[in-house]
Amino acid sequence: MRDSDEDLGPELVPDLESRLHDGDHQALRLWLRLLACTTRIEDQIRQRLRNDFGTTLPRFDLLAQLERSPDGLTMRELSQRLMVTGGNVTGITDQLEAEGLVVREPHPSDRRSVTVRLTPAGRRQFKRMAATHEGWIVELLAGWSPEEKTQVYALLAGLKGHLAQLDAARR
Amino acid sequence: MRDSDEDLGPELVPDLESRLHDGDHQALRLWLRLLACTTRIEDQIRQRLRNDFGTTLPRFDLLAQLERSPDGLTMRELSQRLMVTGGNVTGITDQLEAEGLVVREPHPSDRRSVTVRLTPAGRRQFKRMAATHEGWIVELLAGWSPEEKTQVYALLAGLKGHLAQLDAARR
DNA sequence: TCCAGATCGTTGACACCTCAACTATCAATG
DNA sequence: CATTGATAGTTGAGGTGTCAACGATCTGGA
Repeated sequence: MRDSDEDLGPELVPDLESRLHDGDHQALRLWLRLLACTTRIEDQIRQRLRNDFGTTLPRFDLLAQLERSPDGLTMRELSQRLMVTGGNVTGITDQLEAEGLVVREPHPSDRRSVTVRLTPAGRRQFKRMAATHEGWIVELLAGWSPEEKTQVYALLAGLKGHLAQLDAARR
Repeated sequence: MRDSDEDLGPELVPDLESRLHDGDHQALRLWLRLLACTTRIEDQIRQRLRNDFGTTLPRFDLLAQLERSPDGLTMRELSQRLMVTGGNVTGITDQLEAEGLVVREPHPSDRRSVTVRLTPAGRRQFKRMAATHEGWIVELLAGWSPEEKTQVYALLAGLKGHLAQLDAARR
């Protein structure tokens, strides 16, 4: 094997991994490959959400979080769960509210806070997309057998724990 | 185990994975965990590039690609390698050129095309950052042993091949 | 030769995202 | 109570990203 890539099948175009020198180290190679895979999948999802439903990934994600929480979520909870800033959630919520898919309601006990809730139309719209969306994920991850999926899932648990520790230590 | 999460150590806040219902399927769970891990690492890199070097990830990535190619790259090659659109590369190149880190040169044989090349200052600047950057990656991926890294790297090769096939089939 | 179709890079409109600053409110302490 | 410090949400500026439209150029075939 003379190059930085083993056989990856029908690879057409040099992508992020082509950043690598021959002497680069394991962690960097792994990171770039991880990033390339994740980005490719995410781009596919974005494209299909746009083509099939005329919506975007952040909007879909926000609806998905609300669908999980029938009692609604505050802006703060949304920004934590979506792992984005509050300012960002404000903008996306504005749009979804304008489209009639969510509503802002005053928080019962804290006048600073707002509860965001799915409208019936929002719930309908989300349910319509969710099943299709899961089909896409299944298709895109079909490169792994169920056993491999289990394996990766477990390995990622280890990484996730490590990252949370780093995060916690940095305070 | 009564919930969708096994023990992940010091997890503080419900994140993307909290989108899940108990009945959701393997592929979706796996995807959300994969995305959460990648996003967390990427955010760390962005933050540190900003704090330590006053730059951004896309700028760093573009420099990295050029550093790999001493003869320069066309805008098209850059956009393929970075997996972003041409319009995006135009903007980032504009900035790096204004900062004196890259130059646009006329392409020798195709007057439509432009060759982008690292300036000496750009090369210096990149080298200064690259070593530190790799240290961050090593730190962030330290949740995996070398054997686990090898394992994940191989598993990702399978996924990447599958995605390339899907991509190729869709034409 | 010349022309039809492809390709290269740029532009403008718009969505997404972060950060920092700001207002309003809460909560704890004296 | 009154003050102080923290927290909830919004706003505005600026970088990042997409898409669609465009002008310039290349290319292959009538």
